[in-house]
Parts: sequence; C-alpha cells; structure tokens
Amino acid sequence: MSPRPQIDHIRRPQILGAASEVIVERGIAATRIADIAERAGTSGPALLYWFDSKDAILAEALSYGEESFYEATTRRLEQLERPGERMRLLIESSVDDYDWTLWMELWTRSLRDEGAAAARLKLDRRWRQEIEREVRAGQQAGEFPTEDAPERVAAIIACLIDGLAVQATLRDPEFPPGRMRELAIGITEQLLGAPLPELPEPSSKDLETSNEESGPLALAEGEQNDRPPG
Amino acid sequence: MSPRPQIDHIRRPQILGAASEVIVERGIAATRIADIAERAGTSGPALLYWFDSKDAILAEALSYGEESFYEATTRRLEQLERPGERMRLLIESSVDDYDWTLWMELWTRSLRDEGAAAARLKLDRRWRQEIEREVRAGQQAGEFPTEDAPERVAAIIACLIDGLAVQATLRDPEFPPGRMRELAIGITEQLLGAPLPELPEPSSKDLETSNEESGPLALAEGEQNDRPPG
DNA sequence: TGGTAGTTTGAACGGCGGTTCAGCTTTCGC
DNA sequence: GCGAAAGCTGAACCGCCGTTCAAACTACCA
Repeated sequence: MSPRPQIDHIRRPQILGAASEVIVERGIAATRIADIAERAGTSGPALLYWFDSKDAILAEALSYGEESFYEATTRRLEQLERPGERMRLLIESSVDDYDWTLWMELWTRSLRDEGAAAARLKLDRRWRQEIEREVRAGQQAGEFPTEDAPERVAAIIACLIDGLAVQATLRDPEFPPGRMRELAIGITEQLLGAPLPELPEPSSKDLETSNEESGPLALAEGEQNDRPPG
Repeated sequence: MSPRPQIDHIRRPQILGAASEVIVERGIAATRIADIAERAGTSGPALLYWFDSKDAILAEALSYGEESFYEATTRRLEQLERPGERMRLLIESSVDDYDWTLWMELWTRSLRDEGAAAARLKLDRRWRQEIEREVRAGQQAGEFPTEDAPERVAAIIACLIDGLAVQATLRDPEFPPGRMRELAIGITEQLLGAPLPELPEPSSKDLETSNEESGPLALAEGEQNDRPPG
C-alpha cells in the first residue's frame, strides 16, 4: 500500500525520548520545540508532522520515561522470589535508578492539566499496588510479622519514598546520597517488622540486556535505529 | 526628605500576595504580569515600578506564602505546652490549613533556579527543626517512649507529610480528605510510641485575630490597607 | 523512468507578553 | 499655591517561539 515503510514506530519514540531528556534538563516550562528537535536530530516542523502540537509531545513525553522505568523494574522483579527481596528491589530501584525530575514535573503539571493528572494517577496507583502485593505476599508467607493492612503499609511506604525523593532530588545537604536509601529501607523494615534481605548480585545474563535500558531515559542517539525493521 | 510618604512596605506585600494567589491558580509557568496586576488592582508597568522584573516578583512570591503560614503556625504553637499537643498542631496545620500548591511550584523551580533552591532549603530545614525540637522535648519529658534519634524521626515525619501532601493536593481518590491526616498522625504516633493528644478548642481570643490570617495566602483585597500608617 | 505517497525543510507568519518610555496625576514640604 | 518627587498609566516596542505552508527530497513501485 505505501511505497515506503512507515516509520512512526521509530520516529515517535525517538522524539518522545528526546523530549523527556530536554524536559529533565530545562524543565517543562522552558522546553522549546527547537530544543527537542535539536536533541532528536531534526528540526521544528518535523516534530509537528508526527505530533499535533508541542503540548501533545510534552504530554506524552512526561509518562514515556516512567513507562520505560516500570517495564525495566518489572523485568528485574521477575527474577526474584522472596517478598522481602522483591520489596527491597522496588525500593532500591526507585531510590537509585530513577530520575525523579520528570516525575516532579508531572506532579506540577497535574495540578491543572487533567490529562497529566490521569496519567499520574494511573502510574502512581500501579506502583503502589506493586508494593501492596509484596506486603501481602510477605504477610501470607510469614516473612513480614506486621498485622497492618497491606494497603496502608503500601501507602505509607510510597508516600515516604515520594517525600524522600524530593529532598534527594533537590540536593538537600541533609539527605546526601545513601541517606534516602537508608531511611527508606529502614522505615520499611520497621513497618514490616522484618529485615529486608540483600539483593543477590545480578547474573551475567541480566547484564547482557542492560545496554538497552541503562536508565529509564536512556535513548539511542543519532540515527542508529533509524531504518525500517526489514 | 520625601514629599510623599513612601508606600513600598504596603505595595510590595500587596503585589506579592496577588502574585502568590495567581501562581496557585495558574501555575508559575502560566502566570503573566497582567494577571498579577489585575489581581492587585493595578496594571502591568506599575508592578515593574516596584520590582525589577517579572522573575523577581515570582521569586519573592514563592516564599511569601510560606512565611505567612510559618508565622501563623508559630503563633498558635506558643499557646500550647505539651510536646504531644505541639506536635499534633504542627502536623494538623500542615495538613489542614496549608495549600501545598505553592510549595510544589517551589520544588519544581528549585530544580534549576539556585535562588529558589536556597529559599526552599531554608524553609524546609526550619520546618524540620521545628518537628525535631518537639520530638526531643517529648523524649526528655518522658512523653515519647521512642529511642530513635530525634533528627531521624523528624526527617521521616517531614518527608512523609510531603509525600502525603502530594497525593492529597493532586486529589488522588485513594487519599480523600481526612486520610492524609489520619495517616500522618497515625505514623507519627507509631514512630513516637505514644498517642498525640487532641488539641484544645481554640480560645475566643484566638478567633479575634483570625480574620487577618484566614489561610496563609489570604490578603487584603482592594485598597483597604492602602494608606500611610500615620 | 516516472509517479506517488511519505517525510522533511526553510522561510515566513502572527500572536503573545515582558519591558520601556514619555508624560500624567497625586501628595506633601515650603 | 507651587514645585518636586513618588507613583502610575497607555501606548508602543520588540523578541521569542509555536505553527503554517509551499516546495523539495526520498524510497519504493510500475
């Protein structure tokens, strides 16, 4: 039908990736179409060929990074069995491997933008349920002595991490790197009533795929992916 | 010296108040000089007579609201004796009487603006130390059984409140009004090892002054304060 | 080779909004 | 009153940036 293979499944993620990078650097308010275009290696109007407007790009870019992070974490989660380990992975990945800048921009935009609010709600709820599931599993397996409602424990942990992340992201000197992790793990253990086991070293098999997911915002630069799949 | 009494101590707070109101409504990114001017009852260039630039207004406005809130809370704090009561007041006022919108805007701006970052740091630290002081006092008075470091407990409480506030401010259906309060109080009691006593009814004397502080962002509208103090 | 649809570009448009400026009004000291 | 400084205003200026548009380019197919 089309004399040339369509490449929207290539271009659109490229643009969204470039956009989320620029947003992290400049902030959503200061992000210009020209910035995204430069980062993506094209120019202004090309972006508007793929998206209806600048606003549309920003809206999608905001949750694009979160999705990648969620998928990467979920994949690592599958390799762990015990609720304690899985819980530690959830906490440590959000502390160590995640750039909260984009998330904070999403918060602020959600104050007035319904679309952003809906996206945030969905992402946040999914994350909280991930935690809740582990709490429940740990309780049923007898690993976590707490008798608190899993839903309550999950809410507290999730909110605490959010709050800690703000301080850490804003470089509060009272929250140097490592303190966030220590506090998050510490409180979680206190809430659950049991220590969280250290994570096993990632196997070499895991490292093989790690270059395609080195951080949620990592993107192929330039044109290296820019050809039809055939 | 001056043929007419200078009124900068009147005008500047008026403008800053108007600015913070507009910021709450429209967000810092969408706030225009004309909006602030309209709210303050003047017009564009008048603002630039009192401030160097739009950016200068926004910068000051961001912490203006926080300062008012802090002062109001400090005043109420003086009327309470027991650390448990004082702690409850700290938590409840930040949950019930505070509009976190401005604070979230300050976070986002602090990501790239050094001035905002410094202001935020100062305000946040002051707040955390307020909590820490009560924790310590309660421990020494034997009211709080916990043996955790006050500084640690304070950090956790402050961060948790931040995180809860985000959910509540963004109208997360899982955090309806009241749940944030219940969780914040609950966790604090859990951390301290003792229940926080209910606050006594505010005396009628307190209510007398309440119209000048009905919320941290409340401002005299129109010109009612617009005359020299003499 | 020429046609076609997909994709990109340079240039130009147009509105929004911060800032400037030249005067006007107001208030007060003399 | 009168002059001077403080405070304010309307109008104009001007740069920035999102968007549009017509034309070019590219890859594929007949």
